[in-house]
Amino acid sequence: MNKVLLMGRLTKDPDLRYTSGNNTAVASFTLAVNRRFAREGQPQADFINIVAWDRSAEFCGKYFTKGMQVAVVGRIQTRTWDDNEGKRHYVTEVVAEETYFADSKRNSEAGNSGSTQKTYSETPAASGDGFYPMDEDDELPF
Amino acid sequence: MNKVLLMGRLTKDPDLRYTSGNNTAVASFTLAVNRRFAREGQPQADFINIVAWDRSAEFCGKYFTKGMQVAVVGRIQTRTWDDNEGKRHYVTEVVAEETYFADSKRNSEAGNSGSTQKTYSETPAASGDGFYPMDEDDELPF
Amino acid sequence: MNKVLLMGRLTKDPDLRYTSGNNTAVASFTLAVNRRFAREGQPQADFINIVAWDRSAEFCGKYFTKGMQVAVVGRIQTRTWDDNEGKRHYVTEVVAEETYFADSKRNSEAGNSGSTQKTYSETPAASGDGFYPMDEDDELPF
Amino acid sequence: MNKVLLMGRLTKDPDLRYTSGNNTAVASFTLAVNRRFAREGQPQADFINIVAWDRSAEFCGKYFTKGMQVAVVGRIQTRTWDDNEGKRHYVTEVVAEETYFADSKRNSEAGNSGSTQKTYSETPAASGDGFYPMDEDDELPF
DNA sequence: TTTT
DNA sequence: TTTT
Repeated sequence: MNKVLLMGRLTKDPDLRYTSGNNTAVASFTLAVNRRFAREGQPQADFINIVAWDRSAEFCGKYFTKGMQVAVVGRIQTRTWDDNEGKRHYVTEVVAEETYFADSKRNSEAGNSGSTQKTYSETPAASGDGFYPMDEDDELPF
Repeated sequence: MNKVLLMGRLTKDPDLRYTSGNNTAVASFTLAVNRRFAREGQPQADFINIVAWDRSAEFCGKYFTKGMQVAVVGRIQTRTWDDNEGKRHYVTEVVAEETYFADSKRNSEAGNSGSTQKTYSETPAASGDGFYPMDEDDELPF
Repeated sequence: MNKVLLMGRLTKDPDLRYTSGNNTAVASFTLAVNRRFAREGQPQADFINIVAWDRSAEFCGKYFTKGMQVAVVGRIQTRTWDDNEGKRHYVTEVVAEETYFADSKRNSEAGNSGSTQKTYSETPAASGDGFYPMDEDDELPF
Repeated sequence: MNKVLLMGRLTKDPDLRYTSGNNTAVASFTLAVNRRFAREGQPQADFINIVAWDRSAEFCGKYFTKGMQVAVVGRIQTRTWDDNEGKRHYVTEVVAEETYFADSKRNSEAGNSGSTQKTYSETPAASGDGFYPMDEDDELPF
């Protein structure tokens, strides 16, 4: 089992290319996923590389743009590649299986990238220990 | 392991109550989660009951409203209750562990409910069999 | 988005049937998913109904047995049905998209159901607030 | 939202250390997660680095061993570090939030690493397009 | 009892 | 109606 669920914003427009062999579409982009608990002086987000294939790639290339908030369901993939000097590099990325818009702004004033609105929430964590109701004699209100 | 990830719209404003014993906040609401592949003449969405507790409950009660698109991370819970006639009822619901806004409209012209925009996407499924690149001799473009 | 990840034990052998129209295979079973934080005098598990279709249904019908620990990736589905008295019933269940064995015992001494081993863990929760390292001056050991 | 669910086998015993500042426990290990659809001549698994903290780290250090099948719930984290030559390195790893045993073999004849059993399944994918029942006139068998 |  |  290998499942990933992300919601974040594109750091750039996606990069859409085609494999040299089968001419299969491949889109790549990176998502800035804001951290739920970010500390002072620490990074506020994780920057996660996404790869989409085929029809999904073409969809992303067509509709996803920098700054847009999207959700991705996929899986983690690791691979290696060797550079010119023969040095091996290790890559960890997410292969998209499903993609969703999670931001309605794309429908309205497209292109306004000057916004400073924060649409990603900092809702409180589910507090406590998961023991609900708290007591044996406590009562659910419904 | 018991993990649920949902993105959908509130069918109503949340219902915020307090347990009779410990006076713990409990919010409940149902999410309409549009189906990825919906058929003609079939339901377009699943209607999933969510329960949030404590600070998370108060947050939902305060900020979540009917029609808003949100994301929920949680777990499935089953429980039973007996009605007046002594008949047992089985309930399956999602206990929220984390909640997120997934709709920026709340930041802009709140209250405009006349919109017909569709913000929930029907992106193509990750097509094919997951064999990428398609061929041994095929080449990644990056 | 609608994603569910479960690991638990079959409460019975799966029930394998076929639709009357298309003769499509449908397997149903319920998973007992032990709770991470179970309290005294409270249920120790959630009992979650799973439905699998087609080849996946036939697989489950063939290999899954009572007591076996499995993992399921799927989605939550809600539906209604009306009984003889015309009373409407609401059902919440999980439609399996992927299934995995998570218990090797099936390979060894099959049929020994007298075991009292506990293979489902109670690992400590990720403690704290997610602030790691704890301090600005603290150092990662690698 | 940032959620990861994995099931796989430890490639080695975990590495347990302590931060130099706060003396917080940190365990790291890598999971070999078999691919659902692996091709001839292609890697059969993804090798995903996991980091656990605190009590969770100590638990992993104590009970997790090479070859053991476990499940991890966590989040993807990206970070950078600079080597001696001042070259920046980018790391993508999974921070464990919950960990589970998914292999009962640890309870029986520990140490027998000669086994060739395959406990990770290749169940068929949920076939088709998710349109179930197939037809409007088709009937559920229950 | 259902959202856009 | 529930598993280990």
